[in-house]
This record gives sequence, C-alpha cells and structure tokens, in this order.
Amino acid sequence: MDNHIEPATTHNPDVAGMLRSHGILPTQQRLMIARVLFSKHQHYSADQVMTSVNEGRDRVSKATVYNTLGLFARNGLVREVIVDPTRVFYDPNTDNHHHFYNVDTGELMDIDSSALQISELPELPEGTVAAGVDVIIRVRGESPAS
Amino acid sequence: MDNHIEPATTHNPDVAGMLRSHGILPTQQRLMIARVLFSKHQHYSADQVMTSVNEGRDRVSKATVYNTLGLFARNGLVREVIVDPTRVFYDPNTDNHHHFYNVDTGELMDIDSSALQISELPELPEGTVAAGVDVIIRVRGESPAS
DNA sequence: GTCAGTGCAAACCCTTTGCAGAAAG
DNA sequence: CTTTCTGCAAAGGGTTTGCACTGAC
Repeated sequence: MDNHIEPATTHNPDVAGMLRSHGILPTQQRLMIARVLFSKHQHYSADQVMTSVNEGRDRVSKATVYNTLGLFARNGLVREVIVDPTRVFYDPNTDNHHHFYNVDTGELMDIDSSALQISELPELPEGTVAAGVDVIIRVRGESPAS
Repeated sequence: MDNHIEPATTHNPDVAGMLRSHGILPTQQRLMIARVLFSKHQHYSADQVMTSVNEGRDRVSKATVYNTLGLFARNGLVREVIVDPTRVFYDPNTDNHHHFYNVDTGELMDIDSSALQISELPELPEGTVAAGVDVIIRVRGESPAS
C-alpha cells in the first residue's frame, strides 16, 4: 500500500513554511497547489493549475483552486498578471519584473527587471499611493517549431 | 416635428470620415458610438459606452456595442486597455501613452508618454515581432471628495 | 469541540454568437 | 438588388458564491 501522502516538503524546500510566513494555513490542498506553482518557473492560468494539480491521485476542486489562487495573490505569494481579458495568469515570481505576452499563442514570458529600465514614475494622482507597475510587451508570431 | 437625425458630423469634426479612413463603413449606430468615444477624453467600458449611447432617443443594442467596439479596436480607431480581469476598457486615444489604474475606484487615467520613459526594449522572443507596449501603474486610494 | 477550509453545483457577469429582419450603396 | 449591419435572445466561459461536510488544531 503506497497510497500514502508524500511528505509535503520533500522535493521542494519548505513550501509549508512559505505559506505560513505569508499568513496562510498550510492545508493539504494549498500545499498541492503551491507545489505546482513553485515547481517550475512558469505562469499558470487557474485552469492550468487545476489540471496540473489533479494529475496526481489526490484531487482539488475548482472552487478551492480559485479560492486558493486568490488567497495566494492577496497575501503576496504569487502575482496576478492581467494581460488577457479571458483569463488571469498567476506568476510565482513576485520579484520586480515584466512580461512578454504573445497574443497569438497566449504565451507569457518573464522579462528580467534589469533588461528594461523605466524612468522615475510620474506624479501619482492626488490621494493615491503606488501599488505596482506592470509593463507588458505584446508580441505576435508563432514561436519556431524548434 | 424635430425627430430628425442630427447631422452626424456637426459638433464633432468628421467622425464619419474618421471611420472611413479606418476602413469602417459609417452606419448610424457606429456613428453614435464613435461620437460617444470621441466627445470626451475618457476611458469607457463596453457597458459605459452602451449607457452613454442610449441616453439619447435612438438606441443601440448590446450586441452592436460589443461588435462595434471590437471592430474599432481591430481597425486601430481605439485602443483596448486590459487592466481589470472583469472588463475591457476602450481608449479613444491611440497615441503612445500609458495608464494609471486605481484598483480601489476602477478609475483609469492617461499618462503622457513624455512623463514616463522606457529604455530600449529587450530582445524579443525568437520569431516574434512587437505588437505594443503597455505600462500600467496601479495605484490605491480614494481620490479626494473634491 | 470549534473554527477555518473544502467540494459541489448553481449563480454571475461580461462577452460572443446564430439568425431573421433592416439598412446601406 | 445584394451585401453588410443590427437586434434579440440564447449560449459561452472564466470566476464567484451558498451551504453542508471535512479537516486542522
């Protein structure tokens, strides 16, 4: 009988601690979702997270995937990337950086913040404080078959 | 009897010609929508366009509003601004410029391109060409009651 | 034992679509 | 007259919600 639950933090450094340090109670489902998000440097739509998570035997419901991603985003564990009106992407990389978005393929790629400099920000509207800066370079064209 | 149709181009310089020059046949509904878009320097969601257009006596259906805004965007008459997963904004200003987005109020404001400089673009992914650059500065805070 | 988290299905809401009638040239 | 556009209502699709059950501590 090997249908036991694998130790949550074996192949990935302390995912549970990562959640706790962001004020998130590490439940089984949240750990599964976090492991998907942080196992690769990739961007995921909620649907892709759901698919990846549910490749294993233990399943997580759609509601929980959405709720969890929203929770992670609110608590700064992941970053929401809004580039496509039809779905939100979640980026496990919360460092300052920017994005390429291929409007033909739907592919989203990181741009290191050092590769693109922005001048100082203009004066913000009265009564507001900065909450983040998003730079999206939209590109077109199929990536080579490779 | 004064329920005649006002000359389409009276208070706004040649809206019809503007449509034609973008390859768009100027129908009555398209003119009404274009007049709303270009009468003020504002950003509109589809719903706001619909409301504004239908303040007058002549009504335009929801389907036509959506279809028309999509058409205008495809033909470069307006710019789609993707900042909020729940709705698309349409910007009558197609010049190079950027945006503030107030995540508390949903307000969208222009940033003149001269107010924010970007370094040269990083190398694009292989096989792709640039299709546009969006810079969004997200801010937080109610604007003063004023 | 208590409170927070989860799952299911239904509800939501913006947007798109199919198709018959109306308008443009 | 022919083709394109418009309107209505229904369908679509990602996301959220209500509520009973489960799990965490």
